Amino acid sequence: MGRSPCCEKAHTNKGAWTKEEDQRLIAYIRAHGEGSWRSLPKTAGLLRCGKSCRLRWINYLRPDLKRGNFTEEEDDLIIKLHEMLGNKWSLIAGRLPGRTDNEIKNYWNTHIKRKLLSRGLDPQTHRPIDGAAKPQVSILETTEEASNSATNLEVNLDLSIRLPFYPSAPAQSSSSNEASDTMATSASAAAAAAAAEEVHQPFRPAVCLRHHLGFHRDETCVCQTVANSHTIGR
DNA sequence: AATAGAACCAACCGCCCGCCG
DNA sequence: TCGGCGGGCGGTTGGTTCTAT
Repeated sequence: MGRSPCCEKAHTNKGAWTKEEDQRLIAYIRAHGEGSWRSLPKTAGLLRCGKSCRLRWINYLRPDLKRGNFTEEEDDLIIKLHEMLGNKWSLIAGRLPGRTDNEIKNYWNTHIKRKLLSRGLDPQTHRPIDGAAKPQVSILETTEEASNSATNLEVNLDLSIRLPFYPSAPAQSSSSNEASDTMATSASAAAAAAAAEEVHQPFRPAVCLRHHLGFHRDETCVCQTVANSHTIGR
């Protein structure tokens, strides 16, 4: 017996979402909240796959999304987190308020990958492509801006480690851009405040950083054997 | 102004995992 | 304990926009 399909493909729309579909989805989630994605399309009167609705909401319609270009600081944070976590886009997104895993993944593939390559670094390993000449050297230690923004890096790392996840599904809903801006701003402000408050206390990893970040799903962690690769090399 | 190639990004696909009966 | 289901994730695709010639 095979897996049942997530929806009746013959009766679902595909491709770009229309304004009307967006409105229906927003209205439904406002009224009923998130969840039950499989049954959502039917009850919301949408001819879409439940997964598609979820994706549309998470990646585009959520009120707390921060649209627009990534900042240099976000760039650095993404690079650093990727160095630690690998292609765990949802985990990385959890540390960047207002950004989605899909957005970060796309940004990585289109911008950062090229940025690293142009600096002679392997985007997967973050090490020099020409071999083991400079082992353990991360992108941030090789760049000009890194030396200029050491403090920012400290702050960013601190944020990534100390701050809680920004959940992908905020409980409150809001439709206006103003409101989303406010949310994003307040999240950033909170982050900055937390960082400012703690920046004088350098992070000392007590446990495997990946564990700390929730990378490991189970209790049996292999970090004992590769501990150094999980910690910030400073 | 037209066209080709590159870049970008929204959306889809299929697999995996945790929960629950 | 097992199997099905729902949700989540990462990889990939394909349409659209931008840029160079």
